Amino acid sequence: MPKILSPSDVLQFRQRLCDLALKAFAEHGVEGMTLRGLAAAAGCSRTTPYRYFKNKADILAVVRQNQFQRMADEAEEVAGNISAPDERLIALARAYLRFALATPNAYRVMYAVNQQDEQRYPELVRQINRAQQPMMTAVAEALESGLISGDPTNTVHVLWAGLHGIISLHLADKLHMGRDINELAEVMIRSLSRAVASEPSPQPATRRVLEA
Amino acid sequence: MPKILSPSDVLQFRQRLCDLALKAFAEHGVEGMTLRGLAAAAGCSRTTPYRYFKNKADILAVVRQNQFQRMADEAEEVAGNISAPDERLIALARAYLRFALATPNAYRVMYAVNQQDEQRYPELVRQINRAQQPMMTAVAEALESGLISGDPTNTVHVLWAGLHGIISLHLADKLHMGRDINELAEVMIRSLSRAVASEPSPQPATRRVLEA
DNA sequence: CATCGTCAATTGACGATGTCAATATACTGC
DNA sequence: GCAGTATATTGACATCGTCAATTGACGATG
Repeated sequence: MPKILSPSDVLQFRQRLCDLALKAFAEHGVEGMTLRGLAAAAGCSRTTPYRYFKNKADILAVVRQNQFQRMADEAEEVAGNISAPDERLIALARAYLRFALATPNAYRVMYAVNQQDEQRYPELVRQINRAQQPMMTAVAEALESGLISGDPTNTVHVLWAGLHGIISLHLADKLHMGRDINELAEVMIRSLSRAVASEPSPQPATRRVLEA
Repeated sequence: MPKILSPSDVLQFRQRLCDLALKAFAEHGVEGMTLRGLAAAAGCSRTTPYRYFKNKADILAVVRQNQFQRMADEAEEVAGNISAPDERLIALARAYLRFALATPNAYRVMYAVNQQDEQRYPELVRQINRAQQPMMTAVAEALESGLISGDPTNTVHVLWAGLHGIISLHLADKLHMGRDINELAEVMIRSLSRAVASEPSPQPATRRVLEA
């Protein structure tokens, strides 16, 4: 019980609590992530966390922020290694999938938890945007190069939504078991990639078999 | 306070509680849907609902079951009016979107709530499966007619996941505002429809611009 | 008509939780 | 050594889900 906490001590304790929070979330879900439980796991008293976090929502926000930061780091790394925007876009999509499958509880806490007013946590918002930026940039550059067509924001949204749909249904066990999630995701990625690709100009409406 | 409740009285009270539960969920989220609050809104005492439901999870399960049932009803109605399986599939996708946008809180309680052991509620499971059946049937028939190619279950999963991704991100306010959700969904539906459509045989790998 | 049994509803109570106020503790600077 | 302050703990309160005990009302039976 030192008197004045060094900034590194504060960060360390915050980090420890966040780690415990993510673990509790992974093991017992959101409602199992209890402040008193975290304190017990950390070996401190019930209200000690209140000196390091404003309240429970604050802890949750920081936990989510950390995971978005990790995702953004990975995305930026992947993006940095590939110059061709179309290839980069595919690689980013695969990295997104890899992140979700490698750390499913991270993905769950990022997207399956409904944080009511996450706008009140600017750093969380910043990491969320940062995680999306590489895809956005890749689409914009692919658009400039004429590799894809259409509105870039819509393109990112559709691609992202397709991935998110597969992942979230899979993580919630809504998909019939025995299915290869990677195969499903590949179908999704290929389908959407082809769809946003700019047409090679000729060949009008041939294969419109299913167009209603 | 009658002595013996008629079965219709029981059903009526259960229905009333479910309606209040959905309204509470819509207004204050999952954590705002409190048993005591429901009882107060229903004008009874705190523990009276326990005579009609086993516990809170039971109420939630019935609420979700009712919404899945409603969705299944709509899907079956749509499916019953269209004989061509490819057109029917598109119509079912649009009906799915319409359901989610018309009653967003119903969709949220159906999919955004993580019911830990929903397998323990057989009627809920039954309605969930029923809601998926029309799409599954349409895909199977389209496959028989040679209108689409590939594994039918995978096809349904990808289509469904694409829709669910768009919808859930939209309902969680994750998409940039000012975007037309219907336009996004149409892009998704068209892209995936085209992707699962069986190739018109000629024309090999032309437009594979984005294939990594 | 009185009584009793049973079903329905209420009240009481307990443990758990998030959170604030008050208290105790221990270190730092003089 | 002392005082002040930063830190940690304890106490307390409201709310929640849930069970046990109690009350209340109605129908059947004698």
